[in-house]
Amino acid sequence: MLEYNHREIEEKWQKFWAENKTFKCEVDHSKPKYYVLDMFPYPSGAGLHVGHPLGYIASDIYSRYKRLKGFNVLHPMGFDAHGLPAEQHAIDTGTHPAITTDKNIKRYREQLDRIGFSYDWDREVRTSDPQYYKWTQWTFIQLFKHWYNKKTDKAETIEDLVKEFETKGNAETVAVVTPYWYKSIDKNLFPFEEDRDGVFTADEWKDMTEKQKQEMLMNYRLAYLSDTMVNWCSALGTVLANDEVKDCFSERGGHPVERKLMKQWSLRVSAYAQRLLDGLDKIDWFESLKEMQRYWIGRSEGGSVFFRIKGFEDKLEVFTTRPDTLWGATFMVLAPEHELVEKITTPDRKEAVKKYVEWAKNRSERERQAETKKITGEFTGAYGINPVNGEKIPIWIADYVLTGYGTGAIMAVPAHDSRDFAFARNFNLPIIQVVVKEGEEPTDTQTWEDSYDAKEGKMINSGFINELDVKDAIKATIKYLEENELGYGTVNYRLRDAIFSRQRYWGEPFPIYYKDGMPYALDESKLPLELPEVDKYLPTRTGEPPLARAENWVTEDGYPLETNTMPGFAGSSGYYLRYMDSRNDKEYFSREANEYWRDIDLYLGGDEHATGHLIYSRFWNMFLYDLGLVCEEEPFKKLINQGKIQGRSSFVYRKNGTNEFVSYNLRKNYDTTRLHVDINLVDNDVLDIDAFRKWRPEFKNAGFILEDGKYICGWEIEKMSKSKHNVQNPDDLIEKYGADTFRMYEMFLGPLENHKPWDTKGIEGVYRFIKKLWRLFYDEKGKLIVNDKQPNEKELKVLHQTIRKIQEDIERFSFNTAVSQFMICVNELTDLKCHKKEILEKLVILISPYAPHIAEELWSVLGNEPGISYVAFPEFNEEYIKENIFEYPVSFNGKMRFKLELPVDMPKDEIEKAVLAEEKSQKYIAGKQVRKVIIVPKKIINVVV
RNA sequence: GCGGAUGUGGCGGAAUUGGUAGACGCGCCAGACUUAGGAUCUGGUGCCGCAAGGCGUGGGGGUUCGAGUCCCUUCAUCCGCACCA
Repeated sequence: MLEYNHREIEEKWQKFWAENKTFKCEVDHSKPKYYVLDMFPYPSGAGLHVGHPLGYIASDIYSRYKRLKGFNVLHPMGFDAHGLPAEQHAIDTGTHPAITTDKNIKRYREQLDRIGFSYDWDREVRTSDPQYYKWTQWTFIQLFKHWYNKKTDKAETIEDLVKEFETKGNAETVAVVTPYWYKSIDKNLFPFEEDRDGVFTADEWKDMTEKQKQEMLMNYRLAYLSDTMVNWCSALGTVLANDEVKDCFSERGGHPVERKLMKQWSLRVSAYAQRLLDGLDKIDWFESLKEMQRYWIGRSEGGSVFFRIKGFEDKLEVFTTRPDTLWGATFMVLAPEHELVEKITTPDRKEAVKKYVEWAKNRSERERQAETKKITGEFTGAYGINPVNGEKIPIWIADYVLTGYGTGAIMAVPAHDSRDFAFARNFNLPIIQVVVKEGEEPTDTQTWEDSYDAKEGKMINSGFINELDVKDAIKATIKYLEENELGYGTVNYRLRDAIFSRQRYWGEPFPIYYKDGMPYALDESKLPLELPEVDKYLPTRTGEPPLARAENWVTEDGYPLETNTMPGFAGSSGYYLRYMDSRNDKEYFSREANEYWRDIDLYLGGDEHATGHLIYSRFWNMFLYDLGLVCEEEPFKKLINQGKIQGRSSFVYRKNGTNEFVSYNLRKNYDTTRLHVDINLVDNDVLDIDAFRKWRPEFKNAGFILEDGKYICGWEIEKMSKSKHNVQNPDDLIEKYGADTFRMYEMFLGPLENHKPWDTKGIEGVYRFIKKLWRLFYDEKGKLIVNDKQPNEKELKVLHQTIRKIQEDIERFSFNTAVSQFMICVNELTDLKCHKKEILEKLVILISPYAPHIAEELWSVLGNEPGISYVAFPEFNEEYIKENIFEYPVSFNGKMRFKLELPVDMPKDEIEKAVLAEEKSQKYIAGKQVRKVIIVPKKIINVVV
């Protein structure tokens, strides 16, 4: 071959890999397994830009490296194919989302194939494929048929629960249930007395009708149907998850979102809160990501306290992290939405309270966020009784108390909580100090400017816990509350159950039908329940989801099927398990496959999934673990978040009111407007004026004010987006430079996890490097110049330095520094005029994970059988990099002054003599006394004078 | 406000355990080849200074023979959360 021709080489080897199924992998007990996974993409219509493949390249390099190291590597890819854009497109154009999705996947696949990834495509999954979502539906049925037993701390079958009810009722059952489910229960259906708190006997259970039993079990199921306050987006006709809503508008589309009560399927993720929290300590993720999850789970320890309400039978349950401050509780606050507000409000306060509740309800989240400092509230006229001292304290309502957290009611301790303090000051409520800092005296709270948020100190004004310090006081108070049945110690979590219903078409149908108004799971043999055809992808006129449009959307027996579909995270929660055995049509995956592949050794993806996918998948996996289906409780052993690649936008400056453009450094002399210009028209910040004039009709006759005969553009780092005209797509770059250059350059940009700007110019440096590598094999005339001569010391040294560095760098995911080392190695071999097969062969293996196409080509050029993917990674040999002499940097008082070559085995005292004897040293000693000479062998020499 | 991360040349970044700061690449400068260069090759390139030398890892302070690296303090930027009881 005359010259390096990436097009020819890359096409040739991509074909070779595909035809030979080089990367097909199977369970193989003779080799250790390694599972490398990329977060699978949603195939959008725009195709890939240079930011998308960053993580895929890194994981591909790692996979190829692990193969060379003798591992059996599972490295699959697939598509998260359900989603809003395809559905939106269907609504707009009538094209079935499946068609759009297939088209987009095809395009993604072409783009991915051109980059030379070593995926086992035989294992591809698509979440929208019935053969895949069969198992999503299957898992949902299992969730529906299980409950969470707190005694055994795992999921157990509803069947067993029913047996327990039949023999003992539910008095002894300790389950994770919907809080206060018995309060919202249909009183006509269950004539329980108020203080029964939902407890029933075995006889009562047996006397229940089928419908009553089903209603009751719903409070226990891990997938359950309940009235839920949801984020309703009427423009989309659907409910959105909290993380799909930004500032009261839908993240996709930007439509307004309101709070609304609806019957929704939910997953009882909260049952797993503690295990999800504990699991974080066992996995190797970035600390920042773990912190985000910890915060999301939001564990807080404290106590629940019951307050009687004067004149009522009802009690208010309140959660507090500081039961010790109970004596300082001078009022209570309920959320405006609290169920008891209406009941307890006194007639004289009715109007004011009603007005406030109305106002708070109609306030958007955005308003509430913007006005966090504004203090509002209203007195209900009712009083609670402080259980520890019998004090009568007023009950207020205020929107700083949230319905969704704790019980929607708090005891306010103004002296030691800043919000309570502000509230008390605003409404002139008493403030009692109950904690005093060690060694200080209590002061008059009237003089305070802020609360004392005391995490430590001694208790005062607090009855029997006086003099105790905070920690002991908390324990003592809880003990007292429990003994007197006034409360109990407890743990509260912020994590909420996941709403699992969407009023959408393009998602998994629920395997659920309704009989007598109650939901039942389809028989597993009926799966997959395929998505039906509809005439339109919109809600019905009565507001029902699109599936309600389907004809005959009923079971064989004529029972109506559920019309909601599952949300986006349904299909992605267990996809990594399906890859293990993705063509299995009998089960989700075989036991054998799961016991071999176990878990993901390396998971790569963006940090935008920190609290969505990465929590739901862990939950999904833990549930399957409880069922004994998977053998690892945590699915993602190590996880790396790759950074985003930002765009580098270019700008031109138009003189206002004209069609004349001013070069960057002259723009300040004029009134100008900055406009984004397509980065393809700019090279090295110089605008191609002719191309610019052709770019858009309105610039056809544009005039220019130049500097040095050139038009210089301004630039800025921004998000890569079409509207900013700064999108780089991989296809163009691969066409011009080849996939190998593209892969290496993406890695060379900087550390994987950093966000970094895309610099189009820099890729040429890597391209030069690849061509330089080629020239170690071929001269300018295209003649092969590789020889069989024995390598010399210098050549072996640089090779083995490279072997060591590449290995170390890949192991610590430092791909950018590895690329540098390849450059150093090739530069040195070029300088040494080394064309020796023995050296080059090893180098080609080293580089094959990074630049697999050229590596395969050169490997076969050297006379090897094609197929570099499964050869052995070169062994590092220390002998070759050993040095006899070391060039010591010699410092005086810590400043490096000159270098001195000395034998590595020279004893310290001789080194000292040699240094002091050195002529150059005299200058820096300059008659002063040498106080100390520090010698670190093979590192430095420091002379202290 | 809380939590996390990051600050090193003109730019991306390197320095893995406290031991030669700026590897490697871009850009820039000079030169060679060339009809030409936005091709290729060679050399130079942290800053100030003619030089000797001095100054340099956001700022200030400390520990140490020696600090980009450790400690204290402060500033800036980015990300996440945001009345969480």
